[in-house]
Parts: sequence; structure tokens; C-alpha cells
Amino acid sequence: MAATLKDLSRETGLGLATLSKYFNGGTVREKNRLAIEAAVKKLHYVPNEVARSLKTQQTHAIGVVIPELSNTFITSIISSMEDILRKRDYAVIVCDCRSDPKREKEAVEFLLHRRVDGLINMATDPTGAHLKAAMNDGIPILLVDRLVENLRGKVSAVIIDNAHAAGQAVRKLTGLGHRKIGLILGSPNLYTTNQRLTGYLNALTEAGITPADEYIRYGDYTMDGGYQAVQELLKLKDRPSALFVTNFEMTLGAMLALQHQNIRVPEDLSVIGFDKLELFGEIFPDLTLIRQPQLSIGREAANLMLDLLTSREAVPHRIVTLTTELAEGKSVRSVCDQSNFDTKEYGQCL
Amino acid sequence: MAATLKDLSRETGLGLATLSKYFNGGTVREKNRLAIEAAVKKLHYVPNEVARSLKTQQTHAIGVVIPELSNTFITSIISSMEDILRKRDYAVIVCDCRSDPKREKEAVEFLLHRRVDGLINMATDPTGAHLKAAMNDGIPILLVDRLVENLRGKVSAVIIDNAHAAGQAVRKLTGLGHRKIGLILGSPNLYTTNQRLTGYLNALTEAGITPADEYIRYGDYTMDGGYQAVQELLKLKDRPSALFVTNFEMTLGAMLALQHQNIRVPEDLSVIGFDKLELFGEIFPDLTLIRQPQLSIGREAANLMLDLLTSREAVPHRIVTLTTELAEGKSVRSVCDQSNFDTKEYGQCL
DNA sequence: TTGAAAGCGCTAACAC
DNA sequence: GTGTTAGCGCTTTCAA
Repeated sequence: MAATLKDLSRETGLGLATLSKYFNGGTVREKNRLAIEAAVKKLHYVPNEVARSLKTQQTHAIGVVIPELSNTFITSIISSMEDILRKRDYAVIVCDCRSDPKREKEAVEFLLHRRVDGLINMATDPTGAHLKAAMNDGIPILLVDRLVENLRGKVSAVIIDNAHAAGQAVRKLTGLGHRKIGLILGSPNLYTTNQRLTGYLNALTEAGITPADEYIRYGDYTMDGGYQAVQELLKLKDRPSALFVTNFEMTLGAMLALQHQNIRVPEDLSVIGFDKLELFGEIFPDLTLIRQPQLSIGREAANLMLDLLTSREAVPHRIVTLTTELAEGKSVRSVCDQSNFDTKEYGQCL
Repeated sequence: MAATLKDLSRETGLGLATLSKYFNGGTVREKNRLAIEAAVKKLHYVPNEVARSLKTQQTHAIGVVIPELSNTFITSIISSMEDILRKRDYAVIVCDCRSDPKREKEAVEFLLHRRVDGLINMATDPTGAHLKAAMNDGIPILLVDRLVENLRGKVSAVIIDNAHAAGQAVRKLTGLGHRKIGLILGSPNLYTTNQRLTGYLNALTEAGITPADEYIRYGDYTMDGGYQAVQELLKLKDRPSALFVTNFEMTLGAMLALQHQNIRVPEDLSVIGFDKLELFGEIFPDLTLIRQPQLSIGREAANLMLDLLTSREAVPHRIVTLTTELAEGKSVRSVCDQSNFDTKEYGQCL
């Protein structure tokens, strides 16, 4: 069907090596260059990447294994990664494992069979067992967003400083006198969940506040989860005066719940959300939030992977930690100025 | 590095052909089967899909070109497709073209170079020019969600009956006496936008209502767009009494805008939304909406592609049209029972 | 059932 | 700068 180098050779009278060199950026006599270009056009020649892969032992394909395709944080990272990788002629093979460790392992094996050059993984299995085969194969592995304890020092990663991010948010709130701070986390036992919880607890401790379990909720990183978590928090006899929500979807759900319950922000409750400033744009323009640089995460991940791929020597494993930013809005205020201000509790305001 | 058939041959003393046959489901003497299995284990043999691809001229890879990765409708389709395709050992290479026709064309070319076996495309370029090369190559092409006029009869597709879907919604509203029905569409000139508009217009005409331009808004299929569109509609001196929003994100934005403006649903305004019943679950449990079967779209697309791929003969081009469902909630009511009911306008209620 | 050998389309020595 | 050649790892006649 499609033309091959051999066809080009016949057409131009040139040898295979010359043609190959031409297509790989080598220098060719002007006359021949023209001949080749003419033949390419005539025969609609397109290099066969499969044959090239077999020969070079490089597929120019990167496997990406993620827990969920329907999460804007994840898709925006993938989007930015894919953009960069494709520009460098790497294909991205996406495998959605539905947060199922078994599927995740299968996905890794599937990709290994296809001889992907590298693996990018937002890990579902916290033990990292699914990556064992890939480690044996010696292909570059890059963790994104979530570290895997057992693999520490063995693979590279691009993450954000979750504990710090949560600390930023909570410190902002304690600084405004809040002592009852609700926290809505993702699923239990996830790396990011744990880290953000740690940051929250540390910041409270710093401020001399004893954390209360009832203020800590798990919203599964979904809109509905965030919505529910808020409902529960509002049922508490001793409601929090402030709230920190730890991803985009849950923030959305939380804001909806607050509206439904006619809780004013920040008059009745201070809120710090997470992610996606642009999307909140017109809708909650004044929402204070922790902003993760998902584009940078994707970019860093893609570039780090390209590094790992192209460096002759084994690159030492690198952990790139990106920083988050506290985007100030108007959704927080001093507890003393909130409707639920209580002199007895907050004498310091006086 | 990795073991090859040759290694296995050496290890077992068997010929390449025997081994190859074994791995392709052929029958082998029991004794040899055992020997092979032992050798596979010992050498960690894994078939090299690249070599296989070169020989068979099939990559077992499907290219998927989409306008945007950060849209839940799209990702849920991809997710369901990828699941099925991977089970059949097809890799999915995703290319996000950011709704840019130029990038879309590049993506198609990129995939063609990699010799994907088939192409699944949610078209950005309405002219279909980007698919020309793929058509020439003769690989199966499958459009999803959006038809391309110029390609009618030339490629297969999986779509929903958009005009009917919109008709369902609008007829529901006209049936309840509404005559001023706001419509929030996606970006202008998209296939789905046009179709849904057609359905809306037809249903109005059927009911003897003259469509008013000011009730028709374009929200770009984004949450923010939906939010803004509602704001504009509410500014109208002659506000609509009902609203039909044509995708998930815009529905979310619209509902937020309504809450912000303290518009009660359905007391003040009847609303029919779109998509993702589950996600709205706890949050807007009573929202009436048009439900697209995205899982089925993904499933049908994957299966149709597999058909196209495996059928010896050229399968005739097929358009699979899936139906939408009107999921009844409590977000619509008769105009006569709404707060904005006006005797002069709606005499028929009396 | 099994094996030998050719070849998929390309790259990379190597010799010219 | 160009051509010859071997071979990447597999499948697939074809004979045995």
C-alpha cells in the first residue's frame, strides 16, 4: 500500500542509506535532495515508524497510567504533557485504570508489551507493586502528583508540596483568628490526602489549636463528595467558622452546598478552595484558593521524561517539587467580622 | 535486554515457527508446551509487539483525536472506549487538538505516520479536510458525536439524535405552557450546536411560537459560558419562563447563576439541563434533564471500530444514532404555576 | 506438529 | 556523500 524506502530507491536511483540519512537530517547532494523530495511527493512516501521502532528499539511512545480520566486536574496535566511530548514526536498512550490497582497493574503490563519508552504514572496502588516489572525493564518511570513510599529514591517524580500548600491555607485562616477550621480531603490513604492532612494538622498545632476529628471530612475528590461533606459540617452543633477544600471538584460541590444552605461567604463562613482559578473565573471571582500549577506539572513531567529518555547515562532520580500559590480573594475574613463571632470564644478580637 | 523468540528457541530447542504458533494460539505437543512455558518464565519472555506490528502491518493502535481533554462528556466517552479497546489489546493514542483545526490536522498526520489501525475523531474542522489523508490511506475512520457534512456516506459515525433530544426538551416545556424558552447552546457552527438549535426551533414552530433571537445564547459548552448566558437572559426585560441548557458544564454554570441571583427552580423558572445524571446526583437531585448515553457512545464507537478493523471486506459505512432520554425531575412546572405567570399573556391557564 | 528461510521497512556500520 | 549489507523480532509460507 504505502510507499517504502525501497520504492523511493527505485524511483530516485539512490541507495537506501542515502535516503535514510536524508530523512534523519543528514546532508545530501542538492541534486539528490530535489530528487528525493520529488519522489516523496509522487509516491506519498511517509516513513514507517514501526519499522524504525523495531530497528532503533525505541517506540517513541510514552505510557500514561492514571486513576481517572474524568477529573479536570488530571486531564489538564495530561493535556499539557501530551502537547509537549507530541511536539517531540512522542505518542501518548493513555490508560485509565479507574482507581483500581488490579487494572493499574494490567495497564503497566500492557504498555510494557508495547515497549513504550517510558512510563508516567499517577499511582493508584500505594505500594508501587504495579511498577515492579517496569523497574526491571529499566525504562524511565516518572511519578506524577503522588509519591510512592517504597519507590523513594528509585524513580523520579513531579509533585507539589502538598503539606506546604495546606499549611499556607490553614495558616491564612488561623492568622485571621479562626480556630474551628473544616477540612475536606480526598479519599483516605492517598498520598495527596495524607500530605494535605499533615499540613493542616501542623498548621493547627502551630497555632495552638487542637484538631477535632469532626472537622475533617473525606469527599473523594468529587463534586458530590464536596457537597456532602459540607452538608455534614453544617449539621455539627459547633460549626466551623472556616473551611479548606482540597481540590477543584470538591470546592465546586462545597460552594453549591453553601449556596443551597444560604450560607454567605465570607460573612458566615470563610472558605479557601483549590485549583482552577480560570474556571471559577466569573462564577466565584472572589474565591480565595490554593492554586496548583497543573500546566507546569504537565510541562515539568514531559520535560523530565524527555530528559530521562535522551540522556545517555542513567540520570539520577529526581524529585521536582513545584510550589503552590495562595491566590487571595475575598472569601475569607477575620473571624471577628463574621456573623458567627462569639465574644466568649474569641476574646482576642476585642 | 529483553528475551526474544530466538532466545526461547535456543532454550527449548524448538524452531521459531513452533514458538510463534504457540503464542498465537496454535496447538503444540504437550511436552513442548511445558518446555515453552518454563522457558518463558525463566527468560521473562514477552512478545515484542513492535516486531509483530511490522510483520503483520497492524499496530493494534487506535488514534483518537478530540477537541478538548477537559470536558467531562468527552473524557467519559474516551474512558469507556479505551476500556473496551484495551481489553481487545488495542492501544489508544489520544491527541488533544485544543479545538484548533490546524492542530487537528497535525494530529491526524502524526497518527498516520505511526500507522494506527484506525482513527476515531470528534471533529473540530467542520469541513473534514483534516481526514483526507486518512481516507486516502484507507484506514477505518469513525466520527463520534459530530457528523461532517462533506464526509457523509464516506465514513462511519456514532452520534446521538441531537435535534430530537432538543425537541424532547422543548416540547416538554411548550407542553407546560411555556412560550418564552431560553436556550443555551455550545459554540456556534458546531454540528451539535446546529442540530440542537434546529430541534429547538422546530419544537417552537410546532407549538406556534415565533423564536426570539434574544432567548438564544451561546455558552461555549463551558461552565463559565453557561453562567454568563444565564446572567444575560436574566437581564432581559422580558425574561424567559423556562430554560434549556445543552451540556453538562453549562448546566452547572447556569444553576450556579440562578442560585446567585436567587431565582428559584422551578418556582420562578423551569429548567431542563443536560448530561451526567449521576454527577448531579445529590446536588441537583431533582433536575430534569436530557441524558446522553456517553457510556454507550463510547461502547458503540469502540465496537464499531473493532468491526471495521476485523471485517475482511469493506464494511459499508454505518451511522449509529443513539437516543437520548428525558429524565424527569422536578425542575419544570407549568407556566401557570410559576411566579412569573401573567394572566394577560397566558390566558389559556384560566 | 515442526523447522528453515524469507521478508516486513528501516538504520547503521562499513567500504567506497 | 553514497551504496551494500546485515539484522531488529516477528510471522508465514513451504517442506519435511
